[in-house]
Amino acid sequence: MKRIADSTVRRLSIYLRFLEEFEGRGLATVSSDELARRGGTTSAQVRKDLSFFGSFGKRGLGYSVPELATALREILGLGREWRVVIVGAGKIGAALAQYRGFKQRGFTIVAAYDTNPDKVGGRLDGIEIRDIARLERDVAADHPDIAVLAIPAEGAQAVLDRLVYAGIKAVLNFAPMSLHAPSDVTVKTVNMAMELEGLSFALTNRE
Amino acid sequence: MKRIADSTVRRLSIYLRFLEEFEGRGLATVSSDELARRGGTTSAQVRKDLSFFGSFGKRGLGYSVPELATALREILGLGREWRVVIVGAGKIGAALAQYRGFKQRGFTIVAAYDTNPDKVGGRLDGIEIRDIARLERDVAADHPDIAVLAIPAEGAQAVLDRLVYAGIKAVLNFAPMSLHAPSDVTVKTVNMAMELEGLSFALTNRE
DNA sequence: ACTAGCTTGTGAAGGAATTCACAAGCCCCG
DNA sequence: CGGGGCTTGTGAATTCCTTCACAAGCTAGT
Repeated sequence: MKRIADSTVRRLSIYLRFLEEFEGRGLATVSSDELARRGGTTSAQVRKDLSFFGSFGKRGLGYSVPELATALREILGLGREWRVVIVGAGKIGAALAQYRGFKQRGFTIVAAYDTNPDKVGGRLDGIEIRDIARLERDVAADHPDIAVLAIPAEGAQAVLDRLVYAGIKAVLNFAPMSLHAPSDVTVKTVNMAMELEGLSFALTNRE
Repeated sequence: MKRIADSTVRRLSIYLRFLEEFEGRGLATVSSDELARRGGTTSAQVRKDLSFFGSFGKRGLGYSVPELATALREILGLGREWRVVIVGAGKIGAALAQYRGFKQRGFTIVAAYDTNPDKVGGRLDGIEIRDIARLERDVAADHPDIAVLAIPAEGAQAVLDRLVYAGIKAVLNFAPMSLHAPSDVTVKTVNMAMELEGLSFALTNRE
C-alpha cells in the first residue's frame, strides 16, 4: 500500500468527526466543500485525501454521509475493539482512565500500571492498578494493542523498551520527551510543553 | 521575518529540552549530530532549523550548550512570564492546573473558569475558580496572554469566540474538535481521539 | 431525451520541507 | 606554522504535500 501521510490521517479523523455530527442530525449527503469549510482545509484537499483509499462520492451530488462515515471508520481501523493499557496512575493517567472518548470509539482500557505500592491493588475509575513488575507477563498473556505512557520523562524510554520487547506495536506517549523505538512500532507523542512553547513563539514573533 | 514552519518550532522545543539536560550534566558543547540523534532527526535538519535564526555554532567544534540554550529560549520567547487562564475546571482542567511543567517554563496560571456553581468559588491546586460569566471582564482587566480550553466540544467554539473578542491571541485547545479563529489568533489543538485513531490506522494498515 | 448546474476524481503544476553535498572555518598536534 | 580531522552553514537537489484546473459524471427540470 502507498505510504499515507500523517497529515492525511489526521484530517480523515476530523472529517469523521463532522460526519458523525451530520449522521446525528440525519443529513443524507455532504460535499467536499462543506467538509473542507468545517475542517479548515480546501475541497481539493478533502477529495485528494479520500482518493488515496477509493472513490466514495457521486459527481454532482457529494458523499452519502453514512456511507462515507462507514468507509472512514473502516480505513481508520475503528471497526474493532482495541485493547489499551495505561502505564502510570498519576494525575494524567487518572484523567485518561476517566476519559469517555476511549470507550466511545472502541478503545477499551484493560489495566493500569504503577510503581507506587500505595496505588497498586487500587482502582482507577474501575480499572485495576497493577504492579509494573507484571508488565511483561501481562502483555504476553493479554496481548493489548496499545500502551499509553503517562509517566515522568526520566523513566519513559526504559518503560517503552520493555513494552516493545513485550511485543507492543503502538504507543501514545504523554511524557514530555522524544522516544526511540524500532520502525515497526508507532509512537505518537502528546507534549504539552511543546505546544505551549509554540504559542509563546507565535506571540513573540508576530510581524 | 521569514515565515517559520510549525515543524521547525516544534523541533527547536525538542532541542532545548536536550540542551537543558546537557546543561544539568555540565556538558560544554554539543554537535548537530548529537542533537539530531537524540531528537530523532538528521544533523542537516538541526543546522537548517537553527540557520533561520542566525549562526550559533563553531565549525569543527559544535555548539556551546549554554549559549545555544539561551538563544533558543530567546527565540521561543521563554525569557518572560506568560499569563495563562484555564477555561473548564473538569478532569482535564484539574490535571492541567496541577501540572508542574507550566510554572517551570514561565507559564503562570492566573485563574480558572467554570459554569458549574458548585465549583465556582472553589480552588484548583490553589488557583481560584471563577464564574465564566466574568470571562470578558477579567480578560480586559488582567490581560492574560494564553487561554487553555478544557471544556466539552459543544461549547468550545462559543467560548473561543468570546476569548477572541476579549482580545486573547493564543489558545491551547483540548476540546476534541477543530476551531476557527481570525488569523492573528494562534490556536493549537491537542486531540487525543485523533492520536488514538492515528495509532489505530497504523496498526490496521501495516504492510 | 436533452440541457443546465453541480460536484467528484485526478493528472499536472506549484510550493514547502527535507536531505545532499561541499566549501569554509576552527582546533589540535607535531 | 602547516596539515589533518571535524563540524558548521548553506545553495542545490530532491522528496513530499497541497493546490489548480478541468474532464467526467450525476441529478433535476423541462
